[in-house]
Amino acid sequence: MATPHTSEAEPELNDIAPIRRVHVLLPLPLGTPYDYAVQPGESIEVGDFVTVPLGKRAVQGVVWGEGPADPGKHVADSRLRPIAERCDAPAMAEVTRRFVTWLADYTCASPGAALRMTMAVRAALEAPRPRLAYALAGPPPKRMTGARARVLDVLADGLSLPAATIAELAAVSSGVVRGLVKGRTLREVQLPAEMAVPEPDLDRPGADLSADQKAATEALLETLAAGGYSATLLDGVTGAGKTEVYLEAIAATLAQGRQVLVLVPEIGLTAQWLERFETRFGAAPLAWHSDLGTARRRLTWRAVAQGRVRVVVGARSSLFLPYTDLGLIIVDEEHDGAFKQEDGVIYHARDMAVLRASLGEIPIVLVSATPSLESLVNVEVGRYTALHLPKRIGSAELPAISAVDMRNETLSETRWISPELITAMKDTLARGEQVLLFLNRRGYAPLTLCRACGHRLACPNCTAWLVEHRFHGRLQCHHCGYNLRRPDHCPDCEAEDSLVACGPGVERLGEEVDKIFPDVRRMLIASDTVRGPEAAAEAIRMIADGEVSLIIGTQIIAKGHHFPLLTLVGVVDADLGLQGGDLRAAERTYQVLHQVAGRSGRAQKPGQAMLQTYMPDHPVMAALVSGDRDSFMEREREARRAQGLPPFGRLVALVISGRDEAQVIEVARDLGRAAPRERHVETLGPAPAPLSLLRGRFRHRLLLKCPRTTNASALARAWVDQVEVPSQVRVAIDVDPYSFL
DNA sequence: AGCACGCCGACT
DNA sequence: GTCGGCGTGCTC
Repeated sequence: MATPHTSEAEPELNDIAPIRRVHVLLPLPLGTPYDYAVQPGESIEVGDFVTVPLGKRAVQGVVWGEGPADPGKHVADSRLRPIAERCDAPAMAEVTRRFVTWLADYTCASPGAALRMTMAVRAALEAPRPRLAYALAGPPPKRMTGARARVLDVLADGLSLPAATIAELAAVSSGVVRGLVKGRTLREVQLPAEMAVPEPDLDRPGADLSADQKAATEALLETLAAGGYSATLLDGVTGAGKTEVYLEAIAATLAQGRQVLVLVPEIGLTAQWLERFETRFGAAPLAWHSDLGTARRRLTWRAVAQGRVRVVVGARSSLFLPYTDLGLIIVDEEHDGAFKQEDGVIYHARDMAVLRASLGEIPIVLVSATPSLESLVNVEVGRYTALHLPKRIGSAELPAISAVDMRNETLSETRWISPELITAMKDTLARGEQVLLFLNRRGYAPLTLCRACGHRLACPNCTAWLVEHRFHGRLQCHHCGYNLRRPDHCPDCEAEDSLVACGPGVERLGEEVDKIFPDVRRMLIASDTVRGPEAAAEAIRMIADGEVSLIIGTQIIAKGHHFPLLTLVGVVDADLGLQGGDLRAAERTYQVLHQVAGRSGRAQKPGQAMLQTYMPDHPVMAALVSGDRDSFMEREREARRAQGLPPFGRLVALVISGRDEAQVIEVARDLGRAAPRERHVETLGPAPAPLSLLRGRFRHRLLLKCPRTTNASALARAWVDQVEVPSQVRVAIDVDPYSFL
């Protein structure tokens, strides 16, 4: 009975009655659940969150099943330790548990790593402490002072506030508050410990819908009414009012009393979306993303687990919240690459959302103006149903897109805006309308080199150049965060003042714009110039209200905003995304450029977009100019089909990384030799990854290509399991790789 | 993931 | 002679 870990605090197990054994999945990369004993009389059910002893510590996990986890490797009763306690949280729903298992299996992650994503906050499993507040109660104090009067004033409208807040608002010390409590002027009030969640008002009328919107809404509601799993692609041009259509689907689901999840690629710039939602339902949905504070995170998680939250809008991690009764998933901008999680458990949130919907037997709606090839093919083969919104609402027209052939331009070395675009900008500004210059490159210049010796300033930890951020006076690596003060002499040849900035970033474009349009109010928007959701919301508001005339921005400005005054979008380097031989380079470039062009002319005024390109004949540019998306995607589809690439075949990437390159290469070679030799299965590599050094780790890659019907995850797992991998080397399995870095 | 054990360099 | 670096291994 006495195991080395059994402390005296742990009650003795009953030796006479048979021990009830359950297995508990812990949020650790353990591979299998661990067995624990249930103390007699304790009520523990499968799905319960529990605290269990593990080594010297207490860990929270989920009861995963009755009996031993692995009958093959039976852990003796004498080694079992008892479950310490059941946590104060509702049990994890059966569908969520199946989802975790499935996710781990699909992504080749350990079940514990998958579980960890559903338990984002440790403190969430503890009952929240009741918070104390004070409200005005009885008689005024016997002796009135200025400080006391200010306190009474703060609480005059009957509010209950925490003591610290009262003291702050009344500008008094906490002693004054305490004195008033003692004198019975203030009374103690228990504030609810759990978060108050605003209830959506279902009686509000929906928006007035266009005929197209009505037709799409009716079709969608019919699908929802049929019940069960369904996948719908809501495919409509920017400005066609896709949101209003799916808001009605949300209303219908809420009317059934079920929860709704709206997945968005990035939460930072959803301010306008939240407003629309609030207008429709009179209450904001709950937002979930990685930079919520711990307290809010904890309360939100609990409110979802308790079933009190009706609608969550969130980034990819919101897929793993402990919903009690999820009834609908919306994936907005479903084509967006930001849905792919690239580290830890590697998954694509859109694909996992489809899986979650099918496990839960609920509908999912994928929404985009430029659907991914995967989704289009899924429509074609009948796995998804498509709903189309081909026209913009009201009088708004799609912007006229034209290409500016940069091969004919002779711009000086520090100029990137063509005369043609400048003329269009002048005309637009003269009409009192707004211009957006799009360049998907942060900072001042992507490369700094020495005029004297040709040395290029590179990151010591990554295969990447250092990007100059002139505003901060620093050179920065965008991969690992390494940065240094901009040196005044070449670090290689010591030459003074020889460093030159090469190429443009948004900062440098700002400089150029200031020379051409010195009197125009302009704004720079990049992920490093707007810090946090509030700043982003404020920037968006300033643009929407016309407080600036010219916006220079990276990708973050391209997404889902409505700027009524914006009528010209200039894409400074439309070719930027096409370099690098990525499988989806053309598709993604098309999507980004289409999306950014779509910011233009969304109100009454007609919009235009100009693409500066050295490849005006490239299929991407041709498709954008002609507006013929379908032929372009058709072409992409045929190319992928011919090569057996996704979505017609499947890929799994193995990324071998470590600090010792020789060791990495050896493991990569071993894996190459152990590659599966089945028919129809092809492996490529090993080869250095495109970013062959990242955060100080060398990276080599292997790629597995197999038919769509093959269980690629199982194949990859079996492959990696054959090879002995030293602990300093990591083999990451990326099922359905997205970017090829 | 933590936390301990274990084996080699700079300190009181 | 010890304190402490983080490499390796285990936790029901």
